[in-house]
Amino acid sequence: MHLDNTDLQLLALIQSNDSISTEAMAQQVGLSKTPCWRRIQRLEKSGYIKRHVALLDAEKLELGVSVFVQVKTNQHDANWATEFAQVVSQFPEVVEFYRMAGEYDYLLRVLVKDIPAYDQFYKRLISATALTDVTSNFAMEQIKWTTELPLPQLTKAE
Amino acid sequence: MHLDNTDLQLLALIQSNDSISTEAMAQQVGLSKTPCWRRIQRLEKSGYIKRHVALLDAEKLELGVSVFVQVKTNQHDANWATEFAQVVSQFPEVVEFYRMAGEYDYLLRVLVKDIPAYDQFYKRLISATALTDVTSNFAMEQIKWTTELPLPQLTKAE
DNA sequence: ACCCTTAAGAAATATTATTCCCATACAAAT
DNA sequence: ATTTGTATGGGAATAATATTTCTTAAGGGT
Repeated sequence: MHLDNTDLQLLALIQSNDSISTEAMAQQVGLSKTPCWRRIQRLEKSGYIKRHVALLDAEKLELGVSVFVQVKTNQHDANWATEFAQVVSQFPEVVEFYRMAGEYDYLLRVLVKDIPAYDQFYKRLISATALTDVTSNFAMEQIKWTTELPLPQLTKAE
Repeated sequence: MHLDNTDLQLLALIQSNDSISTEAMAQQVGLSKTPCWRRIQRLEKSGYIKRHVALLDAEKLELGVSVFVQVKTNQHDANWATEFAQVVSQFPEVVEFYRMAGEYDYLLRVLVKDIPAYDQFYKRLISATALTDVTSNFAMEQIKWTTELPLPQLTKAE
C-alpha cells in the first residue's frame, strides 16, 4: 500500500495530537473532512495506526523512576527464550523489553516509584526467572521521551 | 488532589484504549456518562492525563530498528549539560533520552530504518556534539513496548 | 433540623463522526 | 474521440457522541 504526502502529514499530526477533530485535521492538510476521514480509516484498517491511547503523567502517578536492566544468560535454546519472554512480559512494571545484540542478551526498562519499589520488583524478577547476571542502571532524569516516530520528511512534489 | 478507585480505573482504561466513548467507559466503571465525563475532564485539567495520541506501526513505517546509545563524557558543568540536552533532543530519531547514574552518563534510544541509517545518524550526532565515548547497542527484537503505566492495583474498599 | 459541599444522573443541546450521493480527473480500451 | 473503470474529492444529510444545564441525593458540621 502506498502512502502519499497527505497520508504522512496525517500520520504526523495524529501521532502528535489525537484530540483534534477530523475537520480541523482536514484543514491542516488541505482537504475537506470526508476524504480526510476516509484516509484515516484506511490508515487504521491497514495497520499504520495501531491504537489510540492517552499518555499519563508518570511523575504525578508516582512512577518517576526508570531503571534499565541488562541481562546476560547462558541459556540459549528457543524454548527457554520463549518462556523467558513470556514471564518477563507479564510484569506491568516492564514497559520495554528487547533482545539485544552484543554485550548483554536482554534489556528492560522498568518503571517504578522509587528505589525500594525497584528492589521489590528485582526480587520478584529474580525468583520468577532464576537469572544470575543482571545489572541495573538507574536513570536520574528523563530528558526526552516521545511516542512520535521520526517520519520521513515530506517531499515537495510527488 | 485525591484519586479514588474510579479515577484509577478510568486512567487504566484510557491509557489502554482511547477510542472508546465516554458512555462505554462509564458503563465499565459503573457510572453514567456525565460524571464519567467530568472525571476525565478533571484528570486532564489536573495533568494526570497529559495528551491523547495515536500510536503508529514502526515496522510498517520502516522504523523497526532501535539502537541504545550509551554516552560517557568528562564534561560535567551545567551549561554544557543544558546545551547537550538541547542539541540531542532536537533529533527526531532520538525517542528516549536519559541522564544516568553509574557506568555511563547518558542513554539514548534511537529509532532508525536500518544499520546504514543508524550510521548516518551517528555521524550527525558526533559532529553536532563532539562526543568521543559512545557505545551503540542494537536491539534484535522488541519483545514488549507499552505506554501503559503500571498503575497501583485497585483497592477493594476505600 | 439546617446549611454547605460534593458527586451523581436525566434530559437538552451542540459538536463531531459517519454515511450517502454526486462530481471530477485520469488512464486504459475500443 | 468516446467510453468505461477506478480513484479521489466534496456537500449535505444523518447518526453518534460530547458537553451543558438543571435537578437530586448523600454526608459533615453547626
